[in-house]
Amino acid sequence: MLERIHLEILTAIKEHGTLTKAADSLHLSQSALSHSIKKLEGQIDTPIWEKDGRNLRLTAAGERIQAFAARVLPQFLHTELLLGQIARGEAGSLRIGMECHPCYQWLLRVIQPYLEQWPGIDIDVKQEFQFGGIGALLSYEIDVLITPDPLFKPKIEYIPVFDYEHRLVVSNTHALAAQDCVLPEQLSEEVLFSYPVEEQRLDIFSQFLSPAKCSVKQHKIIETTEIMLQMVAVGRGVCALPGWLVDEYAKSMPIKSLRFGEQGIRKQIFVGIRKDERQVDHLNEFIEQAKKIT
Amino acid sequence: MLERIHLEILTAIKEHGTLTKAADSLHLSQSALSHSIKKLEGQIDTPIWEKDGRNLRLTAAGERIQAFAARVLPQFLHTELLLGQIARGEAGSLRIGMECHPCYQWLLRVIQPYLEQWPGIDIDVKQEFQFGGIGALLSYEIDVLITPDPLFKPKIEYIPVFDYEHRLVVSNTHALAAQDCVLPEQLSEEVLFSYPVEEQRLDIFSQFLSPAKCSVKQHKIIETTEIMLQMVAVGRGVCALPGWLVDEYAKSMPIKSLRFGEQGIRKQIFVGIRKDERQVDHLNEFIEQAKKIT
DNA sequence: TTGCTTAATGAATATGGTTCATCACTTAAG
DNA sequence: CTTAAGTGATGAACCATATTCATTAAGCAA
Repeated sequence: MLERIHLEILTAIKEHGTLTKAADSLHLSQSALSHSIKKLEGQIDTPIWEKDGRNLRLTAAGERIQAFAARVLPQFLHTELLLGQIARGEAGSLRIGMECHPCYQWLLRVIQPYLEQWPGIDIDVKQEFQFGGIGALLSYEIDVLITPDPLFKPKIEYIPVFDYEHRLVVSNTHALAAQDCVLPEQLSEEVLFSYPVEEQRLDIFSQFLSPAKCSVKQHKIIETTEIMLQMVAVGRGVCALPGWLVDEYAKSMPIKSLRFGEQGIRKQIFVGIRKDERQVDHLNEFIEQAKKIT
Repeated sequence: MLERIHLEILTAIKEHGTLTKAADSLHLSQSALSHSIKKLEGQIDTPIWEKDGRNLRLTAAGERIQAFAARVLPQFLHTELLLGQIARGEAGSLRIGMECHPCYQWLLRVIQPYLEQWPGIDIDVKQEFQFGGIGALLSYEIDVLITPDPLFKPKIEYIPVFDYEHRLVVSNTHALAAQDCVLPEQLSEEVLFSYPVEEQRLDIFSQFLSPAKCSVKQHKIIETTEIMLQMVAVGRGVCALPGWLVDEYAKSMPIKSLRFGEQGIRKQIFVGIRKDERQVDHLNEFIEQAKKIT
């Protein structure tokens, strides 16, 4: 079988000219190399080189192996380099799972400095999970989970990274815009826009409308934040989003946000990781970075 | 040092699932594989897999090696095959990949004289690729790729070998048969037959119907040219094929071809080869032969 | 020639790959 | 809960073989 050592020998010969020097460069004896190739020649049933006076002259087979070695050996070196980086925690991949639609904007702000700090690490963001975010985390589909629902599991640890208030968004010209907070019954004639998520997972339903046995006139699904806010801005309906996100958009759009009820809905975002990876450097650094961004 | 055996082990695990089965497939003991990897882990100073219940779960390093193996091992096999051919005094083999269904007829005309000229060379034609034709070329699954889409890659070189016009085929008795060319809207009530390829890769859609925001009444899939043309001949629908191919069949079938729109759809067929094999004699000769046949 | 160089070869050696037997653990079935 | 079957890890013993050593044969330059 063609082994790495054969490739090494052929390249060393190309580089140093003679078998003896090649042997020195590989910290082996000339005899070792000779035997090594002899054995391979027996296996492939064709000579690899011939003695031409004092020098070696490669046969067609030898040329082929040499060309192959030139192409493949650098890849071995590259892979080994990469493995070294992984060993030192400098490389790897971070697969982020998101269970929080509006957090995407926030995540982008976390990722940006992180990528600069860890140039060797590839980031991948996934948003759809067959068995839920926690399932994805436990089945090693993702490495960190960003979620507002820290569902307890023995093998998972959650770290709170930031909290915010969930607020109702209305157009500046909307009847409610004058108020400071909104009551459940005041939404009964409104059109509500939301991301495509089951109603029971939307806080506006589970924590505000449903407890008061209220609902909205209509519930429409929109995938992207921008479109959703544009619809709200022109008075086509209302939506519920994190306060900080609304503040951001309110700079350039005629929109305003209201507290939900007297208390407001306070939310916390958690980063979930597998407990046995609590020590991994580039994971910890991600969490630290996440805590910094507000 | 990363050795071939490690690559073999990782691929065997990917293929067979467990270490024990992987060991069987390599004709080694489970223990041998375990020790082998243990040693490598010591060298690269990072674990390659972890026991997760009854199964193995690869670490980042393990994934890396597995990916590397998938890329490199086929090249080892290819080189060994080549060495075997050299040993037997054969020039080699030519594995042709086809990404152009109707070109098959043309290819047969290229191959025929080529086989006479190079009696030692075996030809194999493949038409299905897991990672696309270019992937097959880069992974040494094939040696030349015949394609209408010369997708640029630094390690691949494309040589145009012939061009032709893509034409609409209809029965002689079809209403359109009197015309010289066809307009997009004239197809809206037609049944279209095509090879099993995604619509966006069919020129009749991407270059003719879609730009005009038109479509056909129905799109049916047929695998073979002969059946497709027979269906067209009896007036069951239309299809799109190279002009020269239609001319061939038109001798014995009641069919006729029309230009697409005023301009027609002009196509070019390329032969792609790996750049580092630009010098290989029997590859060059194939390209020369391909250029000759029209 | 002679001396220096090259690679090949056979035997001895030493490395290290492989197996065997066993353990620890998980999972599924009884 | 207990049992049985299946998983990979581990350490010692073994054995294959890669490597070295010593030598030979041959090319090349004085």
